[in-house]
Amino acid sequence: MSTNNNKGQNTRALVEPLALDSRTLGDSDLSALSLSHGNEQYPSNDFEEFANIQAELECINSEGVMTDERIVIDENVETDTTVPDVEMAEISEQVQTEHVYTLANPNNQNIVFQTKPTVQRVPVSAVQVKPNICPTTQSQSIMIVSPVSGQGTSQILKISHPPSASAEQLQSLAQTLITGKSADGSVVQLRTQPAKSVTTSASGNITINNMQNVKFSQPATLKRTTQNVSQGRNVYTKMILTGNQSQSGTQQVLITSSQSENQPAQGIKFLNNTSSSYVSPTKNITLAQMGTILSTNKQHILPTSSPKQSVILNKLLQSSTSQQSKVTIIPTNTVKSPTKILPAPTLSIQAKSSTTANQPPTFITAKSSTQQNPQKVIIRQGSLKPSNVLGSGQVIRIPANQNIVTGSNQVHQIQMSGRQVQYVRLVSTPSTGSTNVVTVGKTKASATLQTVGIGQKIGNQQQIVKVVPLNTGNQSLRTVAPKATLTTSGGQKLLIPAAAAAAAAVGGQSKNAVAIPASALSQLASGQAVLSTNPNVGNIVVLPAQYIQQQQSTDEVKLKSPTTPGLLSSSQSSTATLCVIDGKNSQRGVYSNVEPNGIRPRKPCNCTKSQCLKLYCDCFANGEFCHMCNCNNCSNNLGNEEERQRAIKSCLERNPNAFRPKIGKGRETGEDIRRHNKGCNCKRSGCLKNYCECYEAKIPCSGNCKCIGCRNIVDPILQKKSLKDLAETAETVKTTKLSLNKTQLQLSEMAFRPPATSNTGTRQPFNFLTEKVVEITCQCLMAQAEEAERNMVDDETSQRLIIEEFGRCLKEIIQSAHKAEAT
DNA sequence: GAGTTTGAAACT
DNA sequence: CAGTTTCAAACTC
Repeated sequence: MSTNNNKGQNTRALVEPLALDSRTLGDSDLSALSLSHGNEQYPSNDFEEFANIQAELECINSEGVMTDERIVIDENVETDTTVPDVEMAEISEQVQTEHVYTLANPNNQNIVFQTKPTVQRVPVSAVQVKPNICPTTQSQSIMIVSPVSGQGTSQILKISHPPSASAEQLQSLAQTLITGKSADGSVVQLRTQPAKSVTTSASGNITINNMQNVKFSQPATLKRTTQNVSQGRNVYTKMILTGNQSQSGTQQVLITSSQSENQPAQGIKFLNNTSSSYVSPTKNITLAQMGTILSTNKQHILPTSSPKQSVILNKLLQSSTSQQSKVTIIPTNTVKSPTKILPAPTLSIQAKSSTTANQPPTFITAKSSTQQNPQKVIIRQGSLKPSNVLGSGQVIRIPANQNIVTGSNQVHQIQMSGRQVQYVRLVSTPSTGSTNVVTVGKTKASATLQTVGIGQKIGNQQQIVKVVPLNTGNQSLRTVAPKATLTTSGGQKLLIPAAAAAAAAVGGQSKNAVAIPASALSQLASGQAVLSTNPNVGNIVVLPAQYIQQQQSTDEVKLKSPTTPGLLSSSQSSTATLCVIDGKNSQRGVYSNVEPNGIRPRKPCNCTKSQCLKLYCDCFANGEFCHMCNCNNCSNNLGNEEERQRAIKSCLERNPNAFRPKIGKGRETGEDIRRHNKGCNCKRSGCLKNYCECYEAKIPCSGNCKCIGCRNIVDPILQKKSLKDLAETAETVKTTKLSLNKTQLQLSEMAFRPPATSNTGTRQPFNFLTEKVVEITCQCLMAQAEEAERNMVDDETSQRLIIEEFGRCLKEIIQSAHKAEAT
């Protein structure tokens, strides 16, 4: 492998939602996206360097070398000046060539952006290429997810991962696919609306206008790609990546791209944030707002720079038939300087849009390069197929730690007419050793732009590229450890049950609301990307960025899974790393491996007869593609999409809630306890084996259950009564006969108490053998034994008395059962 | 690893 | 809606 930054077996990724409460943002609030926090802006001389960089890049571009060409830009950006608009030569959109640029780090890792033919090159100032820069702490990526419908609110997700993550690790992150389905059918997705410019605030926020103004001439020599061309549908991809620098704040990168026949341009924006807190001030953004941001059709990259940022750009030659897109990279400033918006230097990134009708929904694939070659990241946008939204909520699933390999990852979209559920899935294949991610080394002193590529291949074509800018700092790594249970060796996937998503969209008619379950986020953290497609909407691209993260937050819980290699680990192991973040706590990154909504590690299925197209198959039932399963004749894959969609439709016809999470929260008493929405029907297992879905989910049976002989119940009395109380009770029982009688009475009362949870009404005597009853029975026996001892009764008599007492207890239990049943 | 048990899903 | 069959996971040996 050309890139091995892997310190990384232990690296973990974190995902945390940010700023969840802001539902809507006015246009004036869009500045929040940029996260600029200062008045400092780039001086004009920075643009000179931009120009130099540009020239250098173009020089490279002119050479048309696929690999090994690098542009090194050393520049510090710390200025107080506003960002001037920079006009660059803009390549005619008529040009059908597609440009691929790669960003390479010292390790020859490259990032390739494939864009539409129309490319704007933005001078990249503040982007410095410094080889051998090693982040010491942690990186974060922020992803903005917006509803498919284009309405409702968007969510900002924050993904943390160690800066030291190798390219492969980053790749893994990038490649991860998240399929989101909200209860109301919202899809995790970013969508833009045409053309609304955003103005920058005086404080140095990035304005779309400025970004647009910055243009660069497109390199003369570009390689055309023969890959799929997406249809003319508008496709937008948004990503916000943030990186924390040790002292300065977070960096955010917003990558937006739109694709349409009429809107060839794609935009990537990198924004820099200098705030000290590692959590960038994110806000929820309404879709319209998102659209506003995205409408610029340009890509802006604003990598933040610590004292120095270095970016290495290698261009790749790729040709495309699609239109050119514009990419603007704006480096931002270091620790001290507040967010700065600068016209991107010469770094040009091209997005490629594919229009192949047969193409799956738009997705980004990373293109893996040979070991010797720099890693390449390609961003391609393809049009999404028009799809019907399926009804119930979003489901976000992230296959757990799958290594990213260019091979067989899949992005999938399920279209159901009349329903609002969309399923998008990426399945990453185990990495083969080739790295798809481009990383730029960074050091404390100098921040570098990191990019992460995701490689996915659909059919014979690779698609999807992700780019993540990074920066570094002295911050310590934040690591998220997968659950121990999740870290099985099988390379299993982590699932986010639809429930998780559904939980976010409780009440669910809000189709537009975008909710990403914390669990989903956590899975993202584990290195998965979310792609969603909608006929009318664009894709969501998640780019993990490395950054240094301060471990300031006391909230954070670090999780480590001993067995799982880091998410970012490059190796083939695909063990899942999961960090589940409870939405309630997630805002500041409370991490836990708790599964709030039934998230569980995925197991490979073993289906033999169902073709994995029935709910028998866990993969299918969870809305996932089979990946690394043991199934036979599997049709739960992209290759059988039509069949799969028919199966989904069939399931939904039978049960509209078929793909909804089975585990929800109890409503009756407002309790916050998970419960099985449908309930189990166990007859022979006593609901104490994993046959029982309730037991398997580690939740007690509830009134929804129709089980017989249920023993998976919760005794409220037992719960409420402290151990101390029980001990006292036991002591009392031991000492006096009166206590014995009292206990007996208590036992009787308990026995008569109606079943706490079961609604079957057919409780049998053994149903009353709750832990409490057993304990009290034991206390009775102990009391009897002690009484016999005090009375100096011989052993034989003592045993007889104890047995008699036991019989009395049993009789009482049986009587209680009968009485309860009678009532 | 093979065979059995179990209960959800599918089918009638 | 109830009964039966199918299916795959859980479990046992």
